[in-house]
Amino acid sequence: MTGYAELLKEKGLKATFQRMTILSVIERMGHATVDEIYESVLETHPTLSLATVYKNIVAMVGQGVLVEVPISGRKSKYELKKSEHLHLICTECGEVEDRPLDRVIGEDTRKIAENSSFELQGRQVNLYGVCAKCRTALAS
Amino acid sequence: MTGYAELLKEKGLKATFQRMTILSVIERMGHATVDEIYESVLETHPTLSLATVYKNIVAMVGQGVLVEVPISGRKSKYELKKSEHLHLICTECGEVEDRPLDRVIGEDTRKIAENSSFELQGRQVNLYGVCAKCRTALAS
DNA sequence: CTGGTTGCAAAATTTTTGCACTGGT
DNA sequence: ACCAGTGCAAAAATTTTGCAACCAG
Repeated sequence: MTGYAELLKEKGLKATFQRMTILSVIERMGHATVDEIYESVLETHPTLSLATVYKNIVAMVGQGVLVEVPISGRKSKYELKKSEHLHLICTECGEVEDRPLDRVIGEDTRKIAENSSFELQGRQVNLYGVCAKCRTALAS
Repeated sequence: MTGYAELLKEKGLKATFQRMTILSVIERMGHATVDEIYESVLETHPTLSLATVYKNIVAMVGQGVLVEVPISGRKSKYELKKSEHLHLICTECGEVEDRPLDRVIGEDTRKIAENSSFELQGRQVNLYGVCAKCRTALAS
């Protein structure tokens, strides 16, 4: 539960209650927008300001603690930095789910970058569609 | 040059000079942000308003004439809708280049979606890194 | 003609910033 | 105790909206 403290310190960021709260909210939600984070954080820490959420997201993305997941037609979501994966993004409800990014895609994209003498640093693979839950709901 | 007119009409949008101008700017630039489009459009049509650019981007994305390309840490770019491809995004200069999206990735992502009973509608594959030009510039 | 489109200005949203105060290390 | 981090409020930036005039079909 307090593993965040070490993570933050490793990255040269102070382990404040605000940051810990933001991180645990994101972990619980998986992926969240700025205002989803703010809303959620308010429940347990009503004095935390929106400006602080913004400042910390900027800081933590900058230090590689968080990753921005920009989504077509919606607001960016943020997730904890973890091993490479792809996103299933539901165009109905906006939910994002992670799936492993297999070696096939890894190899393939590596070659494409290589052929363009492009120094590959990161991949973002997003699949847009309708999740099982929304498909059921739409059918009814 | 006037092929845009038909394209727009097919989608139920009137072929105004404003839209034609916006489309030709995007074609020329490949990928552009809202304000890049606005700046560029002003050169040949100084009376075109920013609100019109926004309204038309919304309309043309909605009708599938344009596609939004959301980019981590930067503003979204817009491109003409064309066959599936991936993006090489330079983290230094922000330039975006297209590359074909080969069958390997297509098949692989299709299977991943299928296994999650996710109704796949579209893919967005973005590779982040440093382009050849910026790598050279950085070395000097 | 006439309904969609434009331009302008105003409003709403979203994000950033300045600065005094606070709290982590 | 020092300096990064916080909170508030104000500012900046971005995007949306209302409405009268306009123009493509």
